[in-house]
Amino acid sequence: MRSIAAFATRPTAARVLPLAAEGEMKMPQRLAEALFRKHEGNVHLTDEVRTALTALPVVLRNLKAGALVVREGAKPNGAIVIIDGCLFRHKIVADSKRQIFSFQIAGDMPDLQSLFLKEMDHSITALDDATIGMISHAAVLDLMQKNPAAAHLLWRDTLLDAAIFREWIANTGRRQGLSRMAHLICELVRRGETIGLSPNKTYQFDGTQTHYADAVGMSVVHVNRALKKLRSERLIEWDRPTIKVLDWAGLAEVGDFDDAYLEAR
Amino acid sequence: MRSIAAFATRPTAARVLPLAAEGEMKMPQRLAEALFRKHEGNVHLTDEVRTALTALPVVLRNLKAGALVVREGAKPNGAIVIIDGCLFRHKIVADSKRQIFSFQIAGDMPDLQSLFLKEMDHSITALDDATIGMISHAAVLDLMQKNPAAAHLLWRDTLLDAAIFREWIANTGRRQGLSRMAHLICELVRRGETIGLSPNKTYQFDGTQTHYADAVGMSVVHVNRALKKLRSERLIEWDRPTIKVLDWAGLAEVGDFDDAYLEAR
DNA sequence: CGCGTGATTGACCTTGCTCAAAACGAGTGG
DNA sequence: CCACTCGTTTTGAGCAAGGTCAATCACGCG
Repeated sequence: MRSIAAFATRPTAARVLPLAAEGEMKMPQRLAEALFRKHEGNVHLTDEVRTALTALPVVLRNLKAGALVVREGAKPNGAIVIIDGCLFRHKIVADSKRQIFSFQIAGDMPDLQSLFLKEMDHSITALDDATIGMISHAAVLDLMQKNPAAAHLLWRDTLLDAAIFREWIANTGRRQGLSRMAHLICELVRRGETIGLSPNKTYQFDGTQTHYADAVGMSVVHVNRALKKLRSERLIEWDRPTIKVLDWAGLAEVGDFDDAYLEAR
Repeated sequence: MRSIAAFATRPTAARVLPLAAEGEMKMPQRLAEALFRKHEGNVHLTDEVRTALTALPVVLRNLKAGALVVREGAKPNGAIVIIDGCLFRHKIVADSKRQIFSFQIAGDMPDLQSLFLKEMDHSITALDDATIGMISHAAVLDLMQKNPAAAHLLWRDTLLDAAIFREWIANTGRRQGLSRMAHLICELVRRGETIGLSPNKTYQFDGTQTHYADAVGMSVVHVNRALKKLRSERLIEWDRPTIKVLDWAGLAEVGDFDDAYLEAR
């Protein structure tokens, strides 16, 4: 499905896992780790819960950058778990403009809401070459029935998503361009750190400036100038696909960033 | 707690329920109805689920307009159910600007996320004189354990919230001022209709233009001009606290409104 | 070397913000 | 009934953030 050529095109974000064979298997240990890390600072995760989640049957699928995974209006009968790489949720608004709602990384389940909402209100696309696991709704429902604590963890995951959505409303609604960009970068770094990526306030983001623009509700041109400013003030370094935060406190200040909403310990 | 004077101040939105005595009781039938209506088009609600939810013990509380109900940073040990009136979620961003994240009406549970997220990332305030029920987390957890279908309904409720948050991101991120206002009005009408309020595309909204402004991320002045335009084009009529949509199709067109995300039937 | 994607810049223009002043009820004290 | 206050809506004028358009640059590839 994915050719070697796809890798050669441009240096892409470093993969955490080696490219796995597609097909059915149990939840990869490493993936479950990402999900656990996101929550374990706040929820006590028993071995039983960990085991139950890790035992979920998933069908692996490798995605090429730009692949549309779920389309707005679709009625999925399963949910996605991201194993490696980055996907984003988005939809076309008004005058054919695109709005991105979130960037999702390893351990995230970007369409878990499809478990109870029949129709997708947005699409999901791979930002870079990625690997996902597909879990049938039936398997999730079965797990939830047998293990309420696991259900609570999944529910909590969707609640964290919602908290992030709220923060994004505030970001686009009440912050200036420079601030919006700084805030977004802080969030991506912080979320990466939580699951064990983003060492040294550095993260790999394979999107273009257009992706940033559609996420913060600005034009590409303005994003470009904002990034230029953040670089010139020595707050970040940008060498696609690597973004390194040079001055965390300074960037958080500019971005009005307080990570409380992420409940990351 | 609430004086007659509070009512005399200004014509407030018509109350659905007579002012109830404060104190402990079961979930009022009428309230549960609002919650059920929001979901019954999409979920099969058995009598058992209805009964279980209706049996939840709530402590009634009457609120005066402007009352702060839950503060950002708080760690609630119970959840709110709105019985009558309107509350809104908000927080202060950046340069002391306020962002409103949602308006919540009868049947909504605006801080249900506190069940699994320890700390509130935003505050909740009463928009008008309102009545709420407080349900302890313990009671909710107990219900969920005994009745998984009821748990799913509550989960679904938080997922609908998230869908609305996403739409608001798109609204502030990618729509122009006039369009944002139109979209917000459409949403409020549509949600009101779903639970049996908003007859004839008319709804009671007791907020000021500043509330609208903080919801759509614009200045009050600009909101004022946008409303003026919507009125002059005969799309709406505005006579606080009543808003009447004169031309639904036209308003939806201007607001780029598609109610799919509300899953309202 | 020509091509294609994405980053960068300059010039100009629009939307929407800020500041400030009126205009409007509705309630209050006289 | 009248003057006065308070909160809110409405308007005008000037300004700034950010959008649009159009080149140009950079770089990796065939």
